[in-house]
Amino acid sequence: MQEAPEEPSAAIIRAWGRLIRAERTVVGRIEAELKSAGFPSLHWYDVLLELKRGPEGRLTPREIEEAVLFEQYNLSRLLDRMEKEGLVRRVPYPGDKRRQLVEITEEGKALQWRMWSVYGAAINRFISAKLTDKEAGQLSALLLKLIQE
Amino acid sequence: MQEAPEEPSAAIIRAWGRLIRAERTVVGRIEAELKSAGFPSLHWYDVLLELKRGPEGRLTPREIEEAVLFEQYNLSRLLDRMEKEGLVRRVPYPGDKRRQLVEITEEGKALQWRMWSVYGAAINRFISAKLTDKEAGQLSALLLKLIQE
DNA sequence: CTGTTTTTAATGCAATTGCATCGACATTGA
DNA sequence: TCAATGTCGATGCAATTGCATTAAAAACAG
Repeated sequence: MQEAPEEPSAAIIRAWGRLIRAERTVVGRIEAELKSAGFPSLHWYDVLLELKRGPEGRLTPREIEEAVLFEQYNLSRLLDRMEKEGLVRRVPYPGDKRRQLVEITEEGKALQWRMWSVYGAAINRFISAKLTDKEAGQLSALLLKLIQE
Repeated sequence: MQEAPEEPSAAIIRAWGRLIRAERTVVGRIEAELKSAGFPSLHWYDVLLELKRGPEGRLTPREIEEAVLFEQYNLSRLLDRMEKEGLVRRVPYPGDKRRQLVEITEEGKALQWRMWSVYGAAINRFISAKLTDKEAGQLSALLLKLIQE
């Protein structure tokens, strides 16, 4: 008979289950709000926001991947779709022909802004309403430990 | 110019960003372990575990959906695949021909068990190593607030 | 009852994601 | 300097997911 793994504690297992469930619940609710307002998904928003924050509204695909944890091939195709919609533009990367810079367009910035009005409100409804700022700080600190290393 | 939404606080936004990132990070790591051990994805595991816990290893699809927060059509097809692999079996629901019962097979139970040896170890590596039980308890309590209502 | 509404699960088809690999270029090391 | 190795982004194809709808049966309302 096979040896059981060193069992994670009940507290750890419960926290893990809740992490999954909380993420699915909140993402689901927020995505539903965005969709019903006629907006694209959170993934699009994430990319737009990262770009907007980047220097001159530009980042390389690798930088975007790293920021939002998308797979390389998924991002490549997401950028195709976003480019087709005129939200971003791919421009050459000076001094390295393998790379490229993805640049947010004015239209992209405008969309990010309009989405934020819905997204921010959804965050209020589904998160701010449930946690105080103090609790949010505690949550951040705990989650940071999971992300690190 | 459009009115900004009642801005979520910086603390709330940070917590939300970390929730997404922590979930993606940990799920990504655990999925990678499962895959490299030749196992199917966490979704399969989730279904197997819920069924194993259910009365006589049986639940209706609706009950599974509710437990794991899958979409109805996704679960329907996931069950197709699992049934084809002999992990579950669909049986009639007594007294209601619309419904059905999904029953875990011995093979399904065995797979759940074998997966747990890898999954539990991964939880140890990626969660237990980062959080004490006390911290896990705090995290659970905070996440619960997000799930509720 | 009987027609209407609701619940449950499945499915055709489009969109997205995952996997493996490729082609182009850059970097490294002998 | 040039062959080997590594990095970056794209892409063909398979698998999965999302969307809209359907069929079947149950629950409900008059």
